[in-house]
Amino acid sequence: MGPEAKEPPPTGWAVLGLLSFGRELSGYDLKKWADSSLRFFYWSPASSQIYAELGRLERLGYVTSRVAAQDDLRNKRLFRITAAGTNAITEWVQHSAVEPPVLKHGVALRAWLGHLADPARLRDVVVEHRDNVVLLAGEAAAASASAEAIDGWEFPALVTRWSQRYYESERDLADEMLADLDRLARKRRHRGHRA
Amino acid sequence: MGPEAKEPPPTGWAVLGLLSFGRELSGYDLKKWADSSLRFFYWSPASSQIYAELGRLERLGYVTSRVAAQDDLRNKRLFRITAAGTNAITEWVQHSAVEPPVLKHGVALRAWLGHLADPARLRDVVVEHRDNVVLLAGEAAAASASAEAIDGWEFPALVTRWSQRYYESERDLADEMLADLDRLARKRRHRGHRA
DNA sequence: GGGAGCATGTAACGGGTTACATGATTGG
DNA sequence: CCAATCATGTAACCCGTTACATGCTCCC
Repeated sequence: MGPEAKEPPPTGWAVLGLLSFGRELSGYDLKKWADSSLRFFYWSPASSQIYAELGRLERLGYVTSRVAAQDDLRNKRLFRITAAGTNAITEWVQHSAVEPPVLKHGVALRAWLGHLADPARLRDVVVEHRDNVVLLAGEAAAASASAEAIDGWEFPALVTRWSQRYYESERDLADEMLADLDRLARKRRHRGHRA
Repeated sequence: MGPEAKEPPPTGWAVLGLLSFGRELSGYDLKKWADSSLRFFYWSPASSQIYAELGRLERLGYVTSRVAAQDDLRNKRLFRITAAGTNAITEWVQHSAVEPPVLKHGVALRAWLGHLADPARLRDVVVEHRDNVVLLAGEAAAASASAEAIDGWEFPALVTRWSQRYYESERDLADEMLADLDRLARKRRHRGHRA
């Protein structure tokens, strides 16, 4: 009723997007699902924020909720997207301005400041990063395998495939950075830098 | 004097990092430099925040400032890193926990929700993204060319090279996504989805 | 004269996080 | 019995953004 009719922030759309597959889900379910899919390409919001976004979406009329009693007496609140919600997110997907991807790459930042670091230590940082992205590539591969098995999930499967490739190329980029770093260290040693 | 001795946030380190090359710079200079280098791999903070971080860094004793009168009577405040600041950021580069890179990829999110979109429109979104990253790759290439020309800037040059490769592989990933999208659209058309 | 760039901030807001509170159920 | 998981939130905090204020100079 108040003037609280404003567009959700990106995270709100992401949450509504999870519901746009038609299933009735709890905040807890949404958090888990975000952790296992969104996080590859769009980070996973804290659960407290998922609940906050659900509240906002409900005020906007984009979702409805009902409290469901389970077998075990525990209660959960289940959310379902409304027709208005489907319209809104369809509009968003197709016509909202596409923000440029946000990248905050702490490893690149550290390498940029490589003049401050011991070469071996800097190398370790990059190697650690490489290990991480290899792990992520594997997880994305597993996620796309399970998505491919489900009918109607072609797009999630497509994007997890994309994610897998993304992390594989992050791995290759890390390898090239390591090679560059080594080259640079050799050159500096010969020239007698940092005596 | 109060208990306001806390570690800066990532952006603070980034700003201090810009100063770690030893030059004496104004907030305005820092903003411009961030726009032309940091933004490729670590986004560029708003100028208001740069000033805020400079204030914090000064309170921490990591930078000092002096007001410099210029030829034209205009004043500017110039900042210089201190020995304590150099120590602190060196420590940060080498020993702080490396946060996983943050990726918020709006295009991937929209593709993930492809079931909501008109295939042609979704394709346009990806193509627009592809154009953007091609542009960025070019800008990164230019930036690394100028960094390579400066002695002592080997690490920035290395990272802008990395950035260039990064955006080139984003381009390739976009192409593969387009191919996947087309394949999917063909399959759906044959099967008569979305009547 | 006027707009663009230089230069430095302040104020208000909001998005998002961490930490915490609560309580029930399941399984070792 | 105790830890883990399920499940839902509140409170405090802070990072970062946008919008705005101010004023100067350079150049068309």
